[in-house]
Amino acid sequence: MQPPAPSGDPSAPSAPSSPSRPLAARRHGEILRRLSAAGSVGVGEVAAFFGVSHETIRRDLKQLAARGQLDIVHGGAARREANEPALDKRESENAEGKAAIGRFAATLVEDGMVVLLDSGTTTLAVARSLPAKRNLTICTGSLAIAQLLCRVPGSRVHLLGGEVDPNDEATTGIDMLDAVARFRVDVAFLGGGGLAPDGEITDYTRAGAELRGRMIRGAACAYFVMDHAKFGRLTPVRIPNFSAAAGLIVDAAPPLPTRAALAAHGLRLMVTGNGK
Amino acid sequence: MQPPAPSGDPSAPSAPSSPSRPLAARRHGEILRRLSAAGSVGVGEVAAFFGVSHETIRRDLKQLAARGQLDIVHGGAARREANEPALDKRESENAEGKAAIGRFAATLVEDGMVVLLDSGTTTLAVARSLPAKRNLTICTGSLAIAQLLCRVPGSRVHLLGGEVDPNDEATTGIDMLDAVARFRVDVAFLGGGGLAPDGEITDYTRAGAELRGRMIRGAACAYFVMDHAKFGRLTPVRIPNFSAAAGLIVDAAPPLPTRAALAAHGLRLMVTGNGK
DNA sequence: GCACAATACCGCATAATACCACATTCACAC
DNA sequence: GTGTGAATGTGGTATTATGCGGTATTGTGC
Repeated sequence: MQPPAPSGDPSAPSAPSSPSRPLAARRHGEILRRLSAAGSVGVGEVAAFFGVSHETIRRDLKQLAARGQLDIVHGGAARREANEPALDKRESENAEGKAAIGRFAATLVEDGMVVLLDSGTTTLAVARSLPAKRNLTICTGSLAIAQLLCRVPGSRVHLLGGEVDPNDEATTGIDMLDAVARFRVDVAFLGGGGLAPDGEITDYTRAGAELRGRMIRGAACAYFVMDHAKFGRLTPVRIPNFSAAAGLIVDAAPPLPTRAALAAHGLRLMVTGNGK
Repeated sequence: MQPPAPSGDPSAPSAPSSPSRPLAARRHGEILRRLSAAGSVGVGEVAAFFGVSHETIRRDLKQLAARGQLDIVHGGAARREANEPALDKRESENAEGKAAIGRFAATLVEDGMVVLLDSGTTTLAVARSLPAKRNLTICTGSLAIAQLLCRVPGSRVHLLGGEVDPNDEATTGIDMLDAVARFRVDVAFLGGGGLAPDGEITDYTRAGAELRGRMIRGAACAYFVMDHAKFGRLTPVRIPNFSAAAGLIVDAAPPLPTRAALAAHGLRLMVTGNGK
């Protein structure tokens, strides 16, 4: 509609004042602006605002979605919230396997111990099994674990401070490294990014790997906990002296070569194979 | 032609003005917002608010419940919460007054600021109003606040480490005192045990009072937030140099003598009396 | 316990929206 | 001018969301 009548002067096409024809980039900017202001936009609103067809806006949204800047919903688009589903979804994946790992891990904990719990959904499963114990001192950076266990009478929870990583809702960063060093830990349960076929346990980030390395050093006894979804997953960063850990608790047996490699690294493998 | 103005600000979700049809995503957001503010929503309220049928809202609730974001109850939905009877009960007490305090407090915050949030249900209400701001740095010891705000894109949350007090699910103790000192805070919002008739703000414990005193010292601008239930309540410990705070935000006017005493202490009183 | 009201659930009709292929327009360059 | 490629609009069809009426279920007062 509305033939744009390219107002005689083409010398200043970049004038952002009154777009005779709305540039795609301008629409994208407006869409994102509305999105961050209101949390969602409707195709119709934006189409009417710019005087273009719904199809055009839809195509804009598709492009922006491909760039990861929003999520398309029926009728428009919504601000991308990568976190809500992520943690919740991860927790429900293989919940039974993780629960089995948690139950087994709890058998390694005795009343009165100081327990260090890493962040992650598998360690959260461990935390769920700990209320049966008495008089524990829990150290963790995970918000969910802290919230869960601080409600258990007779236990103390120390939350290790730091910047909160929205991805796993746990503290990270330099403060965290400091905080870990302050505690004399009896037993630690650590997550990890993946268990490589050669038996090495690796992590997604340098910071995470460093943190876990220090956790191992600081604990009298450190166990990795991983469900079988982590088997064979290759993540980029080596965890420093991971082989100083006491063992690895899993919900299914890894491939034979991996098992052999783990043994060579000196890690005890504990399989809690209930069912799958 | 060419509608020049976007016909009202779509950023105000409280305006039920229907542009064409309320986006499902927008309804979901509003439902969750009400849920976190009031703890529960009725099908009828929301349906009337958006001008859609009960069936539609019911379907929305079903979807949100499937995502684990709420629990459906007869007549509407309730916030999904494991079980924190103590904290939950306190939060629902005078929820509207606290929400009003929160909305007002948010007007004192500007994009990009460093905000320190004390623990407590009133400061949690403040936190609920903060997602509208951009690029904030939040410092808090409250698990609930950290969890809430770390999900807001574009903001960073620093959790101040320490031992978790199960009573208010926030960190306390010596680590906390240290942690507070590390941040350059633009504005702080503090709770308090009670507002004595003589205008003094006091606390339940020595540790709490000391912590709040340091928060005041460390912040460029510190405000107490208290709902009227705290008026006249006498708690044992004086908060060190509480009169260095900038003001006190309440949801109803305290008795006249208290007001005068507050003024004498140099505290600005801000009353957000909307409705009750 | 019973009756009444409010609410929930189900299936279907309809409107809104999404998607796709193709025609048209526009900007740019030669 | 004219060709070219990208962007946009148009129409048709598939998909989805919503509302409505019916009936089952639940909550509530007596």
